[in-house]
Amino acid sequence: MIRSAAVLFRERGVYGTSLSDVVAHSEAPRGSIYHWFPGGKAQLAEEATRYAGEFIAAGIAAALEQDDPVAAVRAFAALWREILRDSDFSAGCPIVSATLEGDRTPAARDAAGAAFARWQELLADAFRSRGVTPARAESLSTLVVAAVEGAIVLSRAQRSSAPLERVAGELESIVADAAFHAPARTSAAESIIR
Amino acid sequence: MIRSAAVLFRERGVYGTSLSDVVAHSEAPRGSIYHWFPGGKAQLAEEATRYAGEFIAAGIAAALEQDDPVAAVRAFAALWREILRDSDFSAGCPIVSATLEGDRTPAARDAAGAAFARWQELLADAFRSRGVTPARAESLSTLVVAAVEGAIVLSRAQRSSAPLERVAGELESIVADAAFHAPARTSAAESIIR
DNA sequence: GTCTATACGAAGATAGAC
DNA sequence: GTCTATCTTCGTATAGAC
Repeated sequence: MIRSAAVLFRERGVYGTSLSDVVAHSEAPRGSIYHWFPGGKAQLAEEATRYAGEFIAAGIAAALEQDDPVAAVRAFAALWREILRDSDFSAGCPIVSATLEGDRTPAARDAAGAAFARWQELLADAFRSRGVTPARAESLSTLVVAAVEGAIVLSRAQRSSAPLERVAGELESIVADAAFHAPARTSAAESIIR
Repeated sequence: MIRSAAVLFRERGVYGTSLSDVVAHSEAPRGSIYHWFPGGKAQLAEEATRYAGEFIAAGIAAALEQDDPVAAVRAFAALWREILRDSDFSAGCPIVSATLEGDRTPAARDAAGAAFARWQELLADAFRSRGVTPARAESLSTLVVAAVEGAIVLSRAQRSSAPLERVAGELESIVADAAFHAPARTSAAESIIR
């Protein structure tokens, strides 16, 4: 049910998703919403946001296990590219939805803030362990998260994965430079520079 | 009325804003909504999105007149920093709202896509005229737009302008490097590198 | 052009039976 | 725990008077 909510929030946002939608999508018993979520929709939104945030954080952590920050950035972008393609550019990031509609559900917005912070810290850790200074690791990891999230929005608006591809290419080369690491350079931005 | 809609969309999104809200905020005659907007809310959303997109594009164009891309990026970020601060982090970018809720209002989503494309092209033009190759100007300008928009979301979620500040600093130094231009370097990222 | 009144539907939440 | 039925509120949109 929480998973269904997260999936639906990706496409339609929090307001755009009714509790009936969630019940229908999850095939859960209709009468049990308020049994499991006494706080109603606000509680469901908060838990779905937290769930989605942790899910993606786990993906980032897994991608970082190869100890290659550039590959992790590439994997992060690739994850979203797939989601965009599979949904015909109608699905985005549920955490962004929770943020934008967060004035009415502060708990969900706070969960969104925590999720972004977690992703960014995971990346910052990886950068630091590659010799990047702490302050720079902080700003660079924030750039990566912000740019990818923004690129998803641009791609949805233009119904094209081109913005995400371009941003991913730029990020890969920026991270490669910062982390004093030169992996196989296949990104568009890199080939242009040469 | 269009202006009011854009202002409200920034804070509450398209779904979160009712036509009554728009009437109340704009102090326009209640009975005339469907006279001026026969297409109803969808039409209002589309025109508000277009209006906001052009408004911001004009700001970018003005900032670019000094022929200093770095300063333009700084001005772009500063614009949003003010909006965030003045609204206590409850206002964001109306174009993003139109994008996320665009499945129900395709016209507004298309206007959002056009707005992003316009901003990006303005920046790309400036980069090209500073000697950046066309392809790289394209990806770099996309990065700037995406990163700033994403940073606005992060700042709203965390109710802090720190993410926007960090991203702006990174972008300024990236753009400075790419445009073969070394203005007074005051950004955090640059001072860390030294 | 602008008004009031209202139709119509949707959504969140609750009540009480089983 | 889960069901059905219902209450209430709210939002879009329309109708028809002025």
